[in-house]
Amino acid sequence: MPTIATWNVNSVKARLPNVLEWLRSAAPDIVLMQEIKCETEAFPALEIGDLGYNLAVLGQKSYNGVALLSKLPIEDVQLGLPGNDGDLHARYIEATTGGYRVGGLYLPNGNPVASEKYPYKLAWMDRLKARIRDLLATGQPFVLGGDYNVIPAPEDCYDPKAWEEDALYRLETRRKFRELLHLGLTEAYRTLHPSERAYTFWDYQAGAWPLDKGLRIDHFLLSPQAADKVISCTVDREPRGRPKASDHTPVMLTLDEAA
DNA sequence: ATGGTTGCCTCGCAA
Repeated sequence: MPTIATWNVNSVKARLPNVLEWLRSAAPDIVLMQEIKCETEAFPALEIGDLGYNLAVLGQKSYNGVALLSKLPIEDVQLGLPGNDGDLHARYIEATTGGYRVGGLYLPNGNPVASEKYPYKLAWMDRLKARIRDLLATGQPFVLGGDYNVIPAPEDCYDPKAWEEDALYRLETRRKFRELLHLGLTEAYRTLHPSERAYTFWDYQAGAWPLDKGLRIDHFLLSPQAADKVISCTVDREPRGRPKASDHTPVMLTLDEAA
């Protein structure tokens, strides 16, 4: 019965004490980590390995960077999202572990919308869609977790009106996100909790955390076979309230044993 | 209220 977590840590080096303490107390079997903000060789492999995790890391200097941690063996690691060899951002990692194909992603933010960053975001989502098609064709159960930088619906934002033209929420972004779901995937949190507010990100600025002005932008998308195995999906708000917190907090997914 | 914060490791950019 693996528990999988996704957490944008906003620098694994700056966050190391928080990350280690949380890994010890929450003890997820599998962790998808985003924005590690270091090169692969600089990832704190010894400290995290000491807690019983195997590792797969795709790092990058200063920005981005993703990692996959698992207490179970990790096999068939895929580094990077296929479809554009010229894309040097470290934003995607995928491997087989715990009976599932598991992908961890850091989808581009896309702001400002008028810059080249927004078309890059949309193109990245198209590449993700192509990857999902290929994964569905394999027939193996899979989970895609991460920082999607997408606010799926108004109830996932403290003030949707103020975010109407933002790359995280504008209609074109939400449509593209729904295209992914319409391939046959299930968004775990909202499916299990149809009418709850549960943010996963609060800006560092303007007292967003104490005022609970948050966004729900970290998600788990499940293949049909994985969706059939869902036991729970929850947001762990505790790490966001700690000193030296990341601006994101972890989302947890528990699945039954894969068939 | 056109503000405000954090991380990187530069002296601005990304979020």
